[in-house]
Amino acid sequence: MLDLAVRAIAEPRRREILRLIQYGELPAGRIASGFDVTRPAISQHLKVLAEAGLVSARKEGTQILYRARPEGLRELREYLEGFWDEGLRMLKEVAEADRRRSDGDDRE
Amino acid sequence: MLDLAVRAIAEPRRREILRLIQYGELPAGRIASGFDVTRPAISQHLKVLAEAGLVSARKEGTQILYRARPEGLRELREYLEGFWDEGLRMLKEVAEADRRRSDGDDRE
DNA sequence: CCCGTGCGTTAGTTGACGCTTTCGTAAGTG
DNA sequence: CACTTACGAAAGCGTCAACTAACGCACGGG
Repeated sequence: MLDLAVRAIAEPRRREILRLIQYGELPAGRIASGFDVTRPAISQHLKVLAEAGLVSARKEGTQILYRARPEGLRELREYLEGFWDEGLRMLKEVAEADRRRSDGDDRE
Repeated sequence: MLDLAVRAIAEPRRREILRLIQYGELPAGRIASGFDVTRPAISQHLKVLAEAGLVSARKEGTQILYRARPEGLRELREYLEGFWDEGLRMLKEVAEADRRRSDGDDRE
């Protein structure tokens, strides 16, 4: 899920879409009018963002209004912030693999 | 540059590599020993990370020691934090495009 | 000086991603 | 009910990115 979110914001267009609907709902057509790509393309991006939990959709008559999900964005940010603290565990794993490789040669 | 950084961390392997060398230098071979891919693959990932300004390299005899660049990570985080504040500008642009469209009404 | 080690680099392939075109569906209107 | 609007879904295409395999380069020991 977090992986989907990270990959979702890796695309510049999706970041712009996200900024576009952060402060208010917007129908897909109006979102697409801000870009030089076709509407289905925007629709696909919205789908990716929705699967990543970064946007929510609400049906209003004939159109569907999209909005950014602050919770999803917050989760993503918290993940990225706490992201660096797991390096120690990885270091241990590599040290173990290395010891296993050099076996009795290099003892510390 | 920031775009390169965002795209760099979009890949799970690169995130792991980054965590791996956050607290200490590590040669490419030892980094590769922690994964199930070949060394050249890790080398490419390291190149991508270096171009994004997220890692620094130091030559030590026959091997090259890599280390995460806290500054690059900080820049990335600041970008992601200030990232949401530009939505208002985008909203204005869309409103303008929308007004331009409804101006002459139904042409095209 | 020769040879092994440790890395980087270059082709070349495969899979994934973004985009467009076309088609299908649900809601509003006369 | 016929027609328009607004949207999503599927198929096809082009392109980029990640990986492997093979080669080339610098360092250090015999």
